Amino acid sequence: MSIETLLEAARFLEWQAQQQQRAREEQERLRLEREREQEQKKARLAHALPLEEPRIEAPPLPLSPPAPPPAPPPPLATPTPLTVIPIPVVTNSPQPLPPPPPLPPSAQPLPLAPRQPALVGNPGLSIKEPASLPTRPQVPTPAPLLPDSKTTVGTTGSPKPLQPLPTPILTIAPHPGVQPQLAPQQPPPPTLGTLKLAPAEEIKSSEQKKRPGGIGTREVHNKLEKNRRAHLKECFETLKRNIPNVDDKKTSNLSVLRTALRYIQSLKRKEKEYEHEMERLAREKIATQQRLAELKHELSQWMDVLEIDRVLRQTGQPEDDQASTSTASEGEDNVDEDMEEDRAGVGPPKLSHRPPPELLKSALPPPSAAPTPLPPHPHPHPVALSPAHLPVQQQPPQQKTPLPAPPPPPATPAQTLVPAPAHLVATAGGGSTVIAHTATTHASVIQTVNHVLQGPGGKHIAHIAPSAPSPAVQLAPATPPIGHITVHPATLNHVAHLGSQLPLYPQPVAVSQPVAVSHIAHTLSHQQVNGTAGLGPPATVMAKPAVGAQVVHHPQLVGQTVLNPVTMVTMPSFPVSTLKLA
DNA sequence: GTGGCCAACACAGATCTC
DNA sequence: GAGATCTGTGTTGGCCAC
Repeated sequence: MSIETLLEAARFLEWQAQQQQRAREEQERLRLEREREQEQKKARLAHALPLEEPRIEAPPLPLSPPAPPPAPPPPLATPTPLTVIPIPVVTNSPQPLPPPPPLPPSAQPLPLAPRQPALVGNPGLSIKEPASLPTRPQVPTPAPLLPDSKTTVGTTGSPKPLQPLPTPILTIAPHPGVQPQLAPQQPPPPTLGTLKLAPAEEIKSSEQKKRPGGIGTREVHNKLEKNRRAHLKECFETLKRNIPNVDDKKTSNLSVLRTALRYIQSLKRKEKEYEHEMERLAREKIATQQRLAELKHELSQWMDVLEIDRVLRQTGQPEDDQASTSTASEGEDNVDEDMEEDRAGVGPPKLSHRPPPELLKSALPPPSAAPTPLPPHPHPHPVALSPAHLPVQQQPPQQKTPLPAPPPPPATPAQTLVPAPAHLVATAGGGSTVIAHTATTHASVIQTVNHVLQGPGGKHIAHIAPSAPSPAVQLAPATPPIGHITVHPATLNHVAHLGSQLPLYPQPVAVSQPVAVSHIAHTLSHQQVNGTAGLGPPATVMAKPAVGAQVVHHPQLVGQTVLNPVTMVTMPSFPVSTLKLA
């Protein structure tokens, strides 16, 4: 027994080796066949041959098993179709191959694996095969097939002891059974082919129905699709290049799209911001232009005054030089002093010019209160004589009406000398004339003015035309502080000369210094009334320096052209702000 | 009929996670 | 290092407009 068994074992091993060798040979041959078939397929595709060929390839694989009974691998090679057929064959393949053959299986599967990939490798077929209903599901069976082959082998040379192994393999026998049939010879391939042909033909026909163009059309279609994808890719790259801060290769198409979206949104936001900024700047520009226009307007007005001043200067008289500058002080004290000086016949003439309407309103004393002295202004504050104050054209002509009557003193002393809160002091001569607004409401001033008005013509011009006499005069204490307005005599002269044409202080002016003021008022009123403004030379009006006028000389201001009246008006050193025009 | 577009599927390579 | 996941690429089939 032992010897026999040993012999049998030896024979079995020998046989097994032979089987393995055969299996390898078979595999090799199958591989070659597949390659050859693939080449043929390619050639057929090139000629736009039907797809049947490739399908048929599968069957040919089984053909490889020309080897002896043990050749189980071949059946394995034929995965799908064979599975169906094997069943009947199973009975026929009682090969006593022992289980040991498993070794070949390891080798067998290898060929199978490469096979499928190879098939898949074919562009069109790979995908279509799966489509073929029966084939796919059975593909997994190959694994069992391997054992089958073993079983067959075992059967052939199967010693008794090995039988047990075959039994389990028998269950899978079907494939081996197929092999015999296939193995028989090349004829089997045709049979297999025919077997397979049925489904293949169906598929083929369906494909042909679906695509009249056949493989050629598909290739074209593939090419077009490829081009489309290439174009799409190029577009993505272009988009990527146009997006800042994007890595060249680390970003996927999806991220590129997201980044592009964010970038576009940010650009939109910036655009809106810039639009708002532009609108704001435009508004600022308009406002600035308007402001510039206003300033130009004011400047033009001042230039007119300066021009007048210049003209008047040329016509100015030297004798007035002594009183180049006059200062009008504010407050009762000053007024009193002025009055005293006036009475004493000392001091330059002092003209009071009516302040802007707002000041006048609050300062207008009632006629009856004229005689009452005004309390000193505790806190005189500078008067801002901006052009807004000067152009009083709005003052109704009624203001001028009182002028015509160089008010007979007694008649309406209070009215004429309405204690305007401002003094207009005009000083003749090469110097400048000071027009000061004061809150003077002192009766003495009024009287003085009246007196002067009746007196000899002064050399200073003053427009003394108390607006509407009002009880406000008595409220003088509440009148706003007054400042000095320095005006070149020529200016006043010219003012008188121009008469109503000049917007400069057309309104009534209260004069604290009777001499000059009276002359001014007289002159202005006279000319305005006569309508001779601008006609005759003011020389007559400015014949002599006024007597009793308080003159405050501002050497530093004499002969200077001050373009910014506001600056001049806000002089803190004086109780009354001073404005020098010349 | 042809071309363009889209969706589905499969595969390979790179990257991430455990 | 293996597996999972992501991403890019290729193929195929279907639909639609011209």
